[in-house]
Amino acid sequence: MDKEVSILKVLSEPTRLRLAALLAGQTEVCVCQLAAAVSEPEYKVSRHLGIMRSAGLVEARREGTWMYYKLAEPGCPLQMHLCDFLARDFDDHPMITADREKLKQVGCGK
Amino acid sequence: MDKEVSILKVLSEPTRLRLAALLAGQTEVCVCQLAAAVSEPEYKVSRHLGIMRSAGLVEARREGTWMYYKLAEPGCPLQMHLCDFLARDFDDHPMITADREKLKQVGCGK
DNA sequence: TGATTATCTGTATATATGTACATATACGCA
DNA sequence: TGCGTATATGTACATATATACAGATAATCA
Repeated sequence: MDKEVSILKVLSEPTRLRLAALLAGQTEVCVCQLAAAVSEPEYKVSRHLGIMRSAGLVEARREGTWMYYKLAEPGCPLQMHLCDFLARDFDDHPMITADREKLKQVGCGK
Repeated sequence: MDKEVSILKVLSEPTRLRLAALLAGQTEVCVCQLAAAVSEPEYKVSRHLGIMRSAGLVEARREGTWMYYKLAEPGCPLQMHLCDFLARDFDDHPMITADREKLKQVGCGK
């Protein structure tokens, strides 16, 4: 049950839940965009993304200086359900919709 | 988003996830049955149930010496989805099925 | 009333976690 | 080569968490 517990633990932190919600339904997003969207310093977002990556929740791809993150292929049914929920049914939340709105507005400087 | 984070945090601990899985799909179960099912001391199960109760995941009803716990009415969509998942799609897991099997076998001494 | 059972909680301890600052790495560009 | 930007990480610190034991409630029954 370690896989399920890891996924739940990773999502049980506000910043990480917001990041996961941003990544759900997107193809891929770079760190600076995510940091701007959630209004947190990049080192903090990077740390959290690292934790999410270790748990198998997200995948990363480097392109030059930028790192692009996206949700990983689910490793268990629970993870699949949660990612589906984040992409489809998590839109009634003020903070989440605000984050998504901000993500649209910020560019990456690329 | 506090509600969602609380629910995820509560479920991100192995014993609590097992307890929630036992309560999902059941009407109500008393502490001693739960403790026997997960093979943990009752004081530990009681502590975890208290944490689950504070987060609004479970409700308790006292009947004489016994305390009966059941899943609470979901306070947010995420909680509803997770409880549905635990009740319906969490049956492919050896430990969970073993816990449920043991729950059937143990009585409460009632 | 006293004993037994079921449950909860106070406290101490060890471990885990999030944060912040500074630094390191890696890449692109002049 | 040197500089700036994007990202990651070492370390220290404060806080949170799970656990274990003992003791406290609370209800039942002799």
